[in-house]
Amino acid sequence: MRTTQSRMTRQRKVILEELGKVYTHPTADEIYTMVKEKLPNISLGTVYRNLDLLAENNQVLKLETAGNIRRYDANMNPHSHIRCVSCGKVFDVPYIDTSKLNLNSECLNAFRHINIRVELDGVCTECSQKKNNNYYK
Amino acid sequence: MRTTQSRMTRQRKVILEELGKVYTHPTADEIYTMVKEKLPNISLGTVYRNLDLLAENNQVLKLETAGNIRRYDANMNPHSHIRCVSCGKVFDVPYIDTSKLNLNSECLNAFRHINIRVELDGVCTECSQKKNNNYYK
DNA sequence: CTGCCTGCAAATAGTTTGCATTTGC
DNA sequence: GCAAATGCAAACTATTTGCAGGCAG
Repeated sequence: MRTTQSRMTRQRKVILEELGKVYTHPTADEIYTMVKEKLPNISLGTVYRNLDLLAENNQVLKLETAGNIRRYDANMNPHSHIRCVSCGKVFDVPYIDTSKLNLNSECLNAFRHINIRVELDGVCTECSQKKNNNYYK
Repeated sequence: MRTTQSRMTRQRKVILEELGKVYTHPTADEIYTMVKEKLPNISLGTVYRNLDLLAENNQVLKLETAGNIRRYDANMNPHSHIRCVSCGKVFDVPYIDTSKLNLNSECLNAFRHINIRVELDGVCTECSQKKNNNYYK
């Protein structure tokens, strides 16, 4: 974990603020575009570095869900996500309680710091309304 | 979905065979290395193309779990996975029944073709034995 | 023979990093 | 003042794609 001190720079502050305003779970690039309105000189590298730091500090959530693009979420209240397999967008859903899952198995005993997440995906309204897609069967 | 016919080429056959032999959920690049022993001229692009086709055909599983590297699995029996956050390796665990999860919510009603997965991660034995890592608290 | 598939190499996408300079505390 | 952070650009990693020739059915 981090031992050194971290500074609240202008860039970091704006990134946090902007991320806090939206419910869209933006990608680093989308955050870059948002923040650029306030700080036109900010660089994409800085956005990535800050998002990583903020995630380490538990001030934002790094959503490394299935699919390639990493997304971020400033909502730190317990909740779950569902991802559209067609457009890749991520939406909030109420927290899913995993305590009833039966996870007893030898393989798991070998692991430490186990973290359980329920991953949901499907096709969102918008995408399932688009004609000529592959999701009508 | 695919409508055209697919051919059982030498490359495709060997990829399937080699993937079927291991329980390590290899990455495309690892599969490429394995297959290269049998077909020295095969290219990485071909490996990717075939893995995609095989996944579409439900002959292999594309594991797009958290983390960046995509992994593949030729075991099509229902089972779950746990991923080591330190080394990135993926291990099999017995199938986790998700039918007891309470998923009723309005947000979910908007989705079609919903797919539920339980994602597990933690630190594997090997990694937690390594000194000087960040996982001892 | 036909058109799916291959090898090759270049392109792309997302993310990380090295470095000189700037800035928060 | 000094370490931490920045902007810039180049590097890197994983994956995809265009194309000319090859091969399965």
